[in-house]
Amino acid sequence: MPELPEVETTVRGIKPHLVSKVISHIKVRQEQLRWPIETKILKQKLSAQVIKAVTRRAKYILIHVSTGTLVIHLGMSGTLKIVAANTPILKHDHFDVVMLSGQILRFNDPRRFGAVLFIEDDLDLHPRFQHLGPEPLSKTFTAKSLYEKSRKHRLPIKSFIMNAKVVVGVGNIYASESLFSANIHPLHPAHALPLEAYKKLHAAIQAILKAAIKKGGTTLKDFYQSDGKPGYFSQELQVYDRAGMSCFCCNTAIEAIRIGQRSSYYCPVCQKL
DNA sequence: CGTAGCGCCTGCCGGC
DNA sequence: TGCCGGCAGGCGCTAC
Repeated sequence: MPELPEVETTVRGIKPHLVSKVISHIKVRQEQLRWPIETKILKQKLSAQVIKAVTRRAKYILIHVSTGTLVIHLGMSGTLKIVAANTPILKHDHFDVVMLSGQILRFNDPRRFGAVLFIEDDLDLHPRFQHLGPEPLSKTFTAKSLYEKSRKHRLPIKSFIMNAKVVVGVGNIYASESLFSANIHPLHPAHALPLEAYKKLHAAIQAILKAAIKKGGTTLKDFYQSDGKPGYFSQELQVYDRAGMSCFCCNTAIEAIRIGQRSSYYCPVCQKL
């Protein structure tokens, strides 16, 4: 379940194996992902290209070459791994970028919610990227801007911070965790929270994402192995998936509710804001 | 415009 | 034992 820390960990893991490498060819085994893979275009635009950089925007992994950008989204269940030539194909191995060296960047995604696309134009102008909000760990993401955006939104604060136009990279798990840390009830209407609450929330989002990325970083070596499980789940989640269990802070039973079709968890005593 | 709800897809788990 | 329903969830789409 890749959230932003797992995507960032993936980028850091694969980057050293890709930058400055020459692409030999690509291999597509399953075109039907979130959007159909345009195999012909990918083959044309990526063959013989040198990888210039590997970066991330929101939860999109960006592999830059001179003809454009290969964009990979892990969706719900996707993983990217660097594997050696001749590594056996596993179920759901949908897409390979094969390097001249023989090393392969391999995309596996059981649920096929992920995406692989090629964008030739400036990414910031592309419809998929132009409306994205600030990166949560950048200076453009501030408590004040978050507060100001919230004034015209009456929806629950949890749904508000999960909106990619507001801030990118806050998925279901970290939305619950951030709100717990900031002592904010997940159903509180966004526009009704004061600036002080947004200061706490902003700080919580940054601290929790940073901590999770730091944890993920400890398993970077796994990206060159067969089991590429990033370790961010080992981070101690305070409320997520802990319905009925004791709050680590006050011992009250954690409650589970549905907000916008998403499972949500909170402590009814600690989160009164 | 903001908001709510749906669907994509497979694997897993609990209940019968 | 095997089947089936429900859930997991990022994100774009549609409808109001």
